[in-house]
Amino acid sequence: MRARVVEDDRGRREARDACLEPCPIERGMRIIGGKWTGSILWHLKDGPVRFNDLARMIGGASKKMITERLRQLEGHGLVRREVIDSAPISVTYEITDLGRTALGFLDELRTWSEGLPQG
Amino acid sequence: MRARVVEDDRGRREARDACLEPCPIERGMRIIGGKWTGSILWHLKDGPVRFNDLARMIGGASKKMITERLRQLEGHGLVRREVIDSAPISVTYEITDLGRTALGFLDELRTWSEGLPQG
DNA sequence: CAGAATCCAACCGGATACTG
DNA sequence: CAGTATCCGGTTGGATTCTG
Repeated sequence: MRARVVEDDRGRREARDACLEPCPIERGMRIIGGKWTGSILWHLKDGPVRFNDLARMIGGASKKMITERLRQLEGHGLVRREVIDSAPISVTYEITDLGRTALGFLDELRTWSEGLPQG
Repeated sequence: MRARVVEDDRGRREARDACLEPCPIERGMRIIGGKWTGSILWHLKDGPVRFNDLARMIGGASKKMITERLRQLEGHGLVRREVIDSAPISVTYEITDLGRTALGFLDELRTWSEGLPQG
């Protein structure tokens, strides 16, 4: 199993493979519609955020989930990971220019959702 | 189990319960981000469609899924179900005015997805 | 601090067969 | 035609523990 996956890409490869849907709406949803994915991207819009800060902002999601979703977003080039080798270590996540192109949609979704009958 | 659910609402009640996320983005995603949900809504934009026609349009989704998602959309008031009691029976699904309010960002998502590096 | 590793119950969703 | 019913393997995601 996992034949010929030489480099450990920490989920980046699978991130791509998961989005082979022919329908563009489905493809898009599989990229930014995952649990917590939209929220994560949204919370990065004002600048880089450290891992634990992000986890706190997304209250309700486990670190495991945050990590998985971040790897996936990285795999799609929507988020950049940066390691500052201080002590203690610091890792920040920053939205890329490509990632920013999704914020319009997310904002519309947010507005729509807030305007729904049941709040 | 299922205490006090007297009327059989065919999944409509659960549809609502599933969307109690405090974050509006997550809530929105749980409503239209389900597998096939966006596609279904999208294919209803030009008028009522019969069940089997819809199933054909969404090639790849099973009838079971189409049904489940339609019930969910109905529960959120985004789709209306209409039975024409002919022989053989005919059932059409039509997008509601509320449902139409989602077409804007679904179109944005479509455009966004199509413009991505990997197509 | 920023994860990785492991466990496991719950849910998801496809395949198939059946029905009014 | 428009579903429902059942089975069931695979995935999801929370909880917990461990690590450089």
